[in-house]
Amino acid sequence: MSREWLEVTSLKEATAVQRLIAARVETANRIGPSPRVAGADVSMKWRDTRGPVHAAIAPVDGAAGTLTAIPAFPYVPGYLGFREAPVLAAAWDAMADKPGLILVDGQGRAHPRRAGVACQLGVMLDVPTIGCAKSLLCGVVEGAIGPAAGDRAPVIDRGELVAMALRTRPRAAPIYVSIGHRIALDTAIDWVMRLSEGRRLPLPIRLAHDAANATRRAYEATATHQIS
DNA sequence: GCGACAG
DNA sequence: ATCTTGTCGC
Repeated sequence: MSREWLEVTSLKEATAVQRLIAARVETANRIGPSPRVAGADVSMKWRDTRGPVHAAIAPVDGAAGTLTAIPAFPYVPGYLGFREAPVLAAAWDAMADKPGLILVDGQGRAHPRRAGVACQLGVMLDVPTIGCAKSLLCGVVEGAIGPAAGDRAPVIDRGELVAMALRTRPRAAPIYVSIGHRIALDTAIDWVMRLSEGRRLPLPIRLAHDAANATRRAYEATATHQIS
């Protein structure tokens, strides 16, 4: 896998890498029979765009892989993957039983260059991924979404279907599901609905969020890092 | 040029 | 991206 992306530090390089990623994303199903499903998310200090990132990959059926690191990249809209994906990949490396499908907190193809963090992590790890975002980075929702769980509306960016706005919980705000890697959009939506269980966010995302937060709290409880 | 901008 | 109590609506 191409992990020389860990070295990327300039926006110009990052943009070029995103074009490579977009070209390598597979939009057809290539998932195992009964994949172990996991969520991926990170936690960090409020409004800290350059500090430590606490990453977690949390399987539904086992212990989460977690890791803390200070990425070379700050948070820049459109380049989230260069801050989060390297740390998530390191957490992945530490896991014994690798998941076969990852729901990522962020966009997949619903990205200006079709290379959101879910695409980047999926291509980097060579694993099927789904992008699950709570708000849009680009594109517009085409039409209205019904109030019931499962109701949806396409998200169009520059004439292209890049995501589905999906009502996972009745009357709650929709989430935006997009292809990460090696999965079709309709299949991704099926997985997200099945894993949401009447909540707004699918279970694996919630588990990863909790695990990442726990990792950050353990890190901050150590007085050695309280400088600045 | 201006505004918008996942986490 | 975080933190917190109560409060409101299904």
